[in-house]
Amino acid sequence: MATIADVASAAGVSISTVSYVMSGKRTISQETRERVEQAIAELGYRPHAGARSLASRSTNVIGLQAPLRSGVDVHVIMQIVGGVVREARARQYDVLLLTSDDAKGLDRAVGSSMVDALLVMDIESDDPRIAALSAMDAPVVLIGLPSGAGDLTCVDFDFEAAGRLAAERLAADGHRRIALIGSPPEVLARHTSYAERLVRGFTAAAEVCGVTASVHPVPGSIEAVDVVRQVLEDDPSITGFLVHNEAALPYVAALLTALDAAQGDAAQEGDAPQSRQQGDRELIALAPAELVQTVPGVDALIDIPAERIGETGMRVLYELLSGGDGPRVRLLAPALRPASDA
Amino acid sequence: MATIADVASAAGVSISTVSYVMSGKRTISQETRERVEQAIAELGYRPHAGARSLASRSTNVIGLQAPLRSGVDVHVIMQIVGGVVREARARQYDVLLLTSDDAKGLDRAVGSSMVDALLVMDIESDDPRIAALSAMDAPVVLIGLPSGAGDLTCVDFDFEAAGRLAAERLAADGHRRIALIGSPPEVLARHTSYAERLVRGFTAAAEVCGVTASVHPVPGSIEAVDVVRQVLEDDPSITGFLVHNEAALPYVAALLTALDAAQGDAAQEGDAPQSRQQGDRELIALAPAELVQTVPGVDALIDIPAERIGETGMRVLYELLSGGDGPRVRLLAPALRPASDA
DNA sequence: CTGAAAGCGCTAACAT
DNA sequence: ATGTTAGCGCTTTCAG
Repeated sequence: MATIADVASAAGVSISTVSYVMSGKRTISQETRERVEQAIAELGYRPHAGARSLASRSTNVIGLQAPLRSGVDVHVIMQIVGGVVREARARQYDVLLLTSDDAKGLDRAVGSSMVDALLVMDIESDDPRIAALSAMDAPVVLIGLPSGAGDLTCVDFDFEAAGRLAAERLAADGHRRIALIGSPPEVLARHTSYAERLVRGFTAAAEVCGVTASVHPVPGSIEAVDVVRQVLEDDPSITGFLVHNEAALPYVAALLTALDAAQGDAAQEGDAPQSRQQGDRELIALAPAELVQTVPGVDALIDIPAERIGETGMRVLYELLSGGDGPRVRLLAPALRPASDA
Repeated sequence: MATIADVASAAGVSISTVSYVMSGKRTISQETRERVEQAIAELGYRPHAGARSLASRSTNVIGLQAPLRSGVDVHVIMQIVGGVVREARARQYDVLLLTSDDAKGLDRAVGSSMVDALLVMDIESDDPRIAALSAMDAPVVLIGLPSGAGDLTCVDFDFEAAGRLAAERLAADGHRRIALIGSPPEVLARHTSYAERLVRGFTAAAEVCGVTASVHPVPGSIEAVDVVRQVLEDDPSITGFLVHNEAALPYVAALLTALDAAQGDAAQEGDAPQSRQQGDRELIALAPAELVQTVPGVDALIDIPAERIGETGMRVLYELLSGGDGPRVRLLAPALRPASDA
């Protein structure tokens, strides 16, 4: 591999000139710059990342703690990661993938100067990593919103507002009892921040609107059907649904559609089956829009802009790296729209 | 941050002794070792990764090119990545996430000495990256099996054998016309290696067994149902199915179950509905086993051991890094089993 | 068994 | 506008 010294002698300049041509940190004559750039191109010169980080005390790498746990919505994770990586590359950063679920791995990456900063996903409401992260000797952005984040910067979708939005809509549409069909039990059991915020928004808004809300974690599989069926058996007056579980969504949607059809048949044979009837069940999905569009039986959706969450997280982290501060919490606002929208 | 010099003076030894204590590359007296180790612990010393890579000419980081493309089975990708990361950590390696789909990003990572080696996923049969990868100045392992891999090392699940296995089983079970319900059109269109190998194995074995095979790419969504319905309309004598499409699997399974039920009702009312009838349709799923277990209506499955693929890829790459060579192609053998197995 | 010292390839003062 | 040079923190000869 060619070194900066090779480039310098090929271009007939000193190594600092080469360095400054690359960094743009001082003015270089047009002519010199061209000679240097040509030498760089001809030699296929690439600065040695380790040497650079040693001298400059920065790596241009960020550490991304991504969950490979069970129960999480895998599409959402992948899209967030995609957003992070794209945005990072656009800003000349690379991404080191960290997956240990405690703070040890993060600490190691920072401590050994492998990364300049951290982006941490899969945050729990009362996350045990927070103390360590606050003490970390590098900028940190959480993708999520724990209850006691201290002064850590947080970026996320506003799940609480999404829960409110859904409950208000369902109430406005005349449903008196509404249900949140949510993340798998294990996700709620570990107090995952987004799941809890969603519940909070949903139940709070329901109370304000004077309707009765219940919350039902379901596994991300066909078994979700049994759970929902049981829920409806226990209380058939539940007619408004918010589903936040990408894997269970198709099953739940199909079940509700089937039940509606059966009741429609029984109650009013001969009616056009596609027309919404007073008292029909209503289903709002909370999931990435592309995903929802392939699921029949969904009435409305609140998009989870997963890629934008990742992008925003990286953008905010970049601001921190650049010495800016900005707001401590940045939440992307939800919007509700008909599922038929393309 | 503490440096090696701090540790050395705290322990009253030279820096080279500290270095040798850490690397174990020369014998150290018990007493000295303990003093050094204590100093390291007390200072919380972490070697600077950049300095280390500069001096040692190796980074202990591998680059992982993972696809964030559409159409790929997202669970499989995640699990492979998980396997890679776990295995890498077990061997003291970190993972840099590379996502550009050309060889540029890989070249940059190697050229700037950010990584010691590359693990490349999402391989196409005639992959345009292969020339660049062969010329790469670092060990490379492909997760996939292109047609002309040159002398690149490849690791993958044996999709061709899996296709054969499924076709043979379906033929043995008496089906005369069998269908492969496969990856989405865009995946086949870009000649993804695993998809093509699966087709090859499936159709070749069908021919050998004297049965008629057809191949049908389907989108990973409810739309898969329309495609399969159309296929069955065109040729109702197709009774054996292999499904390789994690997102479409539940829909296809449900459709086939429904059709079987309908025909069962018509043909032989009163029979126990769960007993397999001569001429019934049969469905084999090719997907991660945990995924299949939540899908009703699948008769048998061939597990895609995604995590093991990732582990194996990393293990083989490690062998290369350690100077070993080993076989150029390592394929994990498929096994077929009843879907009811837990 | 241990130290001293020469780099590894770069950045950023400090010179002109 | 450019060159000189002192590190950055480590590994690894070379010397005892």
